[in-house]
Amino acid sequence: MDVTHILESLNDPQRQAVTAADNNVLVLAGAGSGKTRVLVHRIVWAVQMMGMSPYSVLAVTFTNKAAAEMKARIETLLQIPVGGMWVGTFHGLAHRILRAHHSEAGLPKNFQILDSDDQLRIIKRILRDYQIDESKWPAKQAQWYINNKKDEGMRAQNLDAGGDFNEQMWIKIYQNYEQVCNQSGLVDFAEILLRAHEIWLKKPDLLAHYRRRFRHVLVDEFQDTNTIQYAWLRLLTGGQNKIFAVGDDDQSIYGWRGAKVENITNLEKDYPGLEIIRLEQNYRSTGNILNAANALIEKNPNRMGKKLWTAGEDGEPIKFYTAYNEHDEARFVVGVVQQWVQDGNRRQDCVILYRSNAQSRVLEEALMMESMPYRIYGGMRFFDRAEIKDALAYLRVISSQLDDAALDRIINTPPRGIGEKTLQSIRAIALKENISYWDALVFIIETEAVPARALKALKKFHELISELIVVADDSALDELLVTVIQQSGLVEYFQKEKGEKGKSRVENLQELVGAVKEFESDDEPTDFDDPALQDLDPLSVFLAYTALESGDSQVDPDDDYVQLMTLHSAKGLEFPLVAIVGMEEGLFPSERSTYEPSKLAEERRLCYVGMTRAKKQLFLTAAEHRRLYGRESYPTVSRFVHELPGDIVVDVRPRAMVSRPLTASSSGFKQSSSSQPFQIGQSVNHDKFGEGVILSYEGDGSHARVQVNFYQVGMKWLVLAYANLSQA
DNA sequence: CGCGTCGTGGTTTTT
DNA sequence: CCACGACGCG
Repeated sequence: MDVTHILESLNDPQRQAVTAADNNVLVLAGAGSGKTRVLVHRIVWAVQMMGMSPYSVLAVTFTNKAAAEMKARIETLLQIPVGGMWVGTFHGLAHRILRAHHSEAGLPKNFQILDSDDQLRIIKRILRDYQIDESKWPAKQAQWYINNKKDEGMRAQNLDAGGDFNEQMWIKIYQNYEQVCNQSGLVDFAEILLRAHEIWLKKPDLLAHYRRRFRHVLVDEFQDTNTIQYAWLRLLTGGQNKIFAVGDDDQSIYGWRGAKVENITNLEKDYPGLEIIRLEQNYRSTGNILNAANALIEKNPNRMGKKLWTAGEDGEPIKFYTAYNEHDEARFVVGVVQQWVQDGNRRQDCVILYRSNAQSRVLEEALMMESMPYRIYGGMRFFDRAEIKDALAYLRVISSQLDDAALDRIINTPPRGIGEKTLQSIRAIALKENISYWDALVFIIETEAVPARALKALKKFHELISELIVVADDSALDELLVTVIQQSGLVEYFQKEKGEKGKSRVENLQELVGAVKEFESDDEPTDFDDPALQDLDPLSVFLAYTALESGDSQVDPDDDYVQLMTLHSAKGLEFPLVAIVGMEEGLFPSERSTYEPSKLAEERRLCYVGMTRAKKQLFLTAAEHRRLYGRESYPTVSRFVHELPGDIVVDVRPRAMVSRPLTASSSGFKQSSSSQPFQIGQSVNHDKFGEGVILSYEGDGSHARVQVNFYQVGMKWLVLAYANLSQA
């Protein structure tokens, strides 16, 4: 059989990983070393060369984006539809299992998924119902507690407060929360994983079935797995089955949300004979960027150990700019992008990275000032917008009248005269009689247990929902949704809302109708075409889809805007030009991580992740003076900057005292500097523009041009022969 | 019920 | 500093 299509274009270690025997394999894949390629080619190899059925492969990722990319690439390479293959996120796959075996899992057929916002609302309600002091036991912390325990595989019944009163209360809240979810047929994200794990423990036949089916289990971003995910993988790969894990301990940046880097080292213990393969050749960044990143990450203890290298050029040095304040910093970065665009490049190829979202504001102001198109990556998912969630809550109530959380949300949205007082009566009865809100509402109407005015409002609401349930029975989803947003009064309500906000809300509702239509007609295979879902009503399937997929629309390739995002959300992406702002002690590394070595190490990995996003140009900036949260601070430069090799980092601050001696050692740049009177990083004087610092350099002889960042007028390109620069 | 005021708290995020 | 939630009034 011709295998060249699988193996060509792979380097030696990549090939070794792809063609490894039917064994447990850990691929330590450095940033930009082609890990997705290895994963995809391994699957194709297993199917075409090891005689595996495509249906015996399970590949799991963390994000829908990664899963979609993998599916697309498998399809291209295998030339068969990937439809029946189990490629998806941990949550997506676990969800499939729960759907297929809902009764064994103790769930109603049409159970629904809570997002973290729904979850928080339920917890808040519990705190109120039981009159728990929210200043002592804040809902946010309760949520954090519950999710943490679930991520660790713990149920409320497994927990022991050991006489600790606080702990007792957390457990009590957890217990009540579990009860509410069970009664309403709701599962949160952590619950999906926990239940999928428990069902295998409780039903050995089921586990055996899945073990028989999935002979090959592949895991992406293995360093991000948490306790329950690892336990789930361990169960599935028990016995004969092999695991093929791809990860990078140096890119573990989610320890704070339960990810266990240790799972990488556990792998060696738990899978004897584990074959470890390192991918260290990088196809993304210049030599200088890699050398700097390597030097930084070497400061971390307890690494598996890895050193990225490239066959490519050293490229330009890394540029470090010390700004006077955050506005100056923003101006500088915008100037860098403007220059990049003037040189004929796309804004799309630039990214500005920051440690915390609060830093984006000043950057946005500077971008707007220069009319530079930009876009903030991340933020709200489409399906998380309030108006969308309102519409979806109607659908949820139509789908299941047990869903108290959804009913609670819409009973007075838009306002229809069902006030807090009436709601309290409903809750009280539901709690006392142990029935759903819907049944409590029916009970109140029957017994006329509230004042006439409220009663009328309740009757009207009851009528509305009842009618919609009928509509749901014999309409397509999109027709139902159109009816829902009209009849409920949502559209009318948002139309009346003044300003742009109301307008965009109505537009979003319209877009939701579009999303439903697309979902109905979608011929792309998705997790939601699974046979397990076929005898489930389309409404429930759509609702599950909205909970598990972000609903982010694809970027328009015609648009050209600079991207802004946090360092965390940049993981997995790459850009020719990267600027990391706020390289200051207390900000990055964040103050709260400086006390604990393990947290500091994670910050350093975050910095490593940020730096290794850059393909060609890397800018780092810090401000001498910063206002954050209305407080003034005079931070010092981040330790991470000092940990970079001085000879490949250039200070580009105008008029600054050059704190870093310039010993240009990297090739391309040494050449030009040695034959020319000026060096990158050097301070110079210009008759008209005043003082500045040389940023970069191109050409030689009479064509030589230098890029200078002037204190007064900003960035300029000057032809050296005419500029008449003098040393400052 | 909607609007205003006051008070507080504010890494990082996907599912 | 500013966004969001709790509270009180018209």
